[in-house]
Amino acid sequence: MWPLLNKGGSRSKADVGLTLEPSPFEAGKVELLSAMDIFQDLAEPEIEALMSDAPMLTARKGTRFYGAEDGPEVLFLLKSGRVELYRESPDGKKLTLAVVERGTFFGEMSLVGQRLVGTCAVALEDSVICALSRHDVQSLTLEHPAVAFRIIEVMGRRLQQARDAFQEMAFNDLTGRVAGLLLRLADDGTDVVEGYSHRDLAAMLGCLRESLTVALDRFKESDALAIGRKRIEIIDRAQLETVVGQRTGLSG
Amino acid sequence: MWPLLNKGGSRSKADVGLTLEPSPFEAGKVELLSAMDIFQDLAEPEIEALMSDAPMLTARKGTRFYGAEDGPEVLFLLKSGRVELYRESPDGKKLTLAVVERGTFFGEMSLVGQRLVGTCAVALEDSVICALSRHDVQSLTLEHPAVAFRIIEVMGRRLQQARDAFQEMAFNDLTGRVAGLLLRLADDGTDVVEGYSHRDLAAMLGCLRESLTVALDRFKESDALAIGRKRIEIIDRAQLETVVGQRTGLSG
DNA sequence: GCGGTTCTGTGGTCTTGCATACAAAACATG
DNA sequence: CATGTTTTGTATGCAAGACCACAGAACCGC
Repeated sequence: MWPLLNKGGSRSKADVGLTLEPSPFEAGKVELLSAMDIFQDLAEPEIEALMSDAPMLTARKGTRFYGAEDGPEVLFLLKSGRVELYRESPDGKKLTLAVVERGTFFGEMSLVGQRLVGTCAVALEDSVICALSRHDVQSLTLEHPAVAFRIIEVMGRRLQQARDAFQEMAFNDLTGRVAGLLLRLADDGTDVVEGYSHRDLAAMLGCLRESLTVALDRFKESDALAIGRKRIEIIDRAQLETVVGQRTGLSG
Repeated sequence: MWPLLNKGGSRSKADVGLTLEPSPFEAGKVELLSAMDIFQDLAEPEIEALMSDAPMLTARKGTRFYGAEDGPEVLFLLKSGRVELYRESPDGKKLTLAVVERGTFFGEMSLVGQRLVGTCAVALEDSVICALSRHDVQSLTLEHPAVAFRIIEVMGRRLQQARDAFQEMAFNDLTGRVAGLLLRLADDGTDVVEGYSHRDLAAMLGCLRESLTVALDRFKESDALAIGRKRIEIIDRAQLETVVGQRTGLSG
């Protein structure tokens, strides 16, 4: 019932598919699963029954476990760790689509029969992942509509975000987009954005790393930001908000 | 059971909400509904029972029936007509997010509890629309998981598209984006893109109308396009494809 | 036919950010 | 500590496209 992709598969290229190893963490399985956003309406025993034979896989930090050449149609459940979704242009530029945190799913685009236009997934930290085939998802949602509704909710939010990104790109200059990004990355209370290099941030904005650096510098000059290595502190939040709101029309 | 929004509602601003009139077309209701993508697994009688008291509304061509200031949380079913979803920047620039055709739904973002960041909807043609509250959608999906799964599929496709747009914006210059847009608009066999003014196309790409005009002219010079009033004919498809593929990495 | 409006074409200036080329820090690792 | 790698800072030329200002053309309604 779980025709999964942990073993070779039938594709010609060997590296297509997932670079994942069976997880050594079979132990805490149910606990991890019940922390998932889409399962919040289900009781633990239900989840257990459902996913009993769904294999758990791990992706080591830094490994790209889903590649551009069209891979299998799967929905990933990220149980622990952090994963980055990105695309790459032929000339090597990278664009980060999203960073997904533990407790949710990703790869929803592979569920539609469509070609999946080269999205890659890389583990930013050691991650424990479960992969469901399109068929698995179908039966899961048909048997548990509550789960389906949660998926719809989450996807609505993601669609929203994707369109926000598009809008920001269209309406704002780099300065505004930098401000917007920093506010988004720091919307969880803290005023510190840590762990991202300028290169990382540039990949999220779709600009050159150098351009980002100067944009940050301008904010530093005007005392809106304090800048350290892989560390940006927001000093004058209001200033950033002004710059974004100017043209974007996006509230947060 | 269908606490809808056809009558005033309780909001302060009078114009918030829908500028819709009751439809004179109650007649063909079920036929229209059974042509919807998300209902394709349901039999007509089922649909009838389900939606019996869901009101049908019409939006006249050109009316903006959903505004930027946060409106009600609703999912719209577009039964006939055509609707454009767009956003507006404070300084009046317009960005088209999507043009939705009859037989599908839109407004999915309003279903997540989130603020809905100023997306507007305008009828491009006289349209017949049905609006479901968040609660309606919830019961609909819970009772009919097949519908839920269809919704998930469609949203997956849309998310894909939204990210494609973002990627194109990031990787491509205007020339490439124009080529991409035209190919997308003409992917249904025909080689003619009709009914869009330069202004319309520019709004989809997030660029100035003038810039679009010159981009089109360049293609005309190289005999890739023939240009008429609100009419663009694709002469040399291959040339457009080359230009897109160059940097984007998007197949179609 | 006649104003009014929308659509398209063009020219010029100016800013932004890309492309490219380095170089100094900070860090990692043997 | 010595060496290699990653991160960050800077500088310069250059092209794309925004922004502004018109003008002719096609269409719309009366």
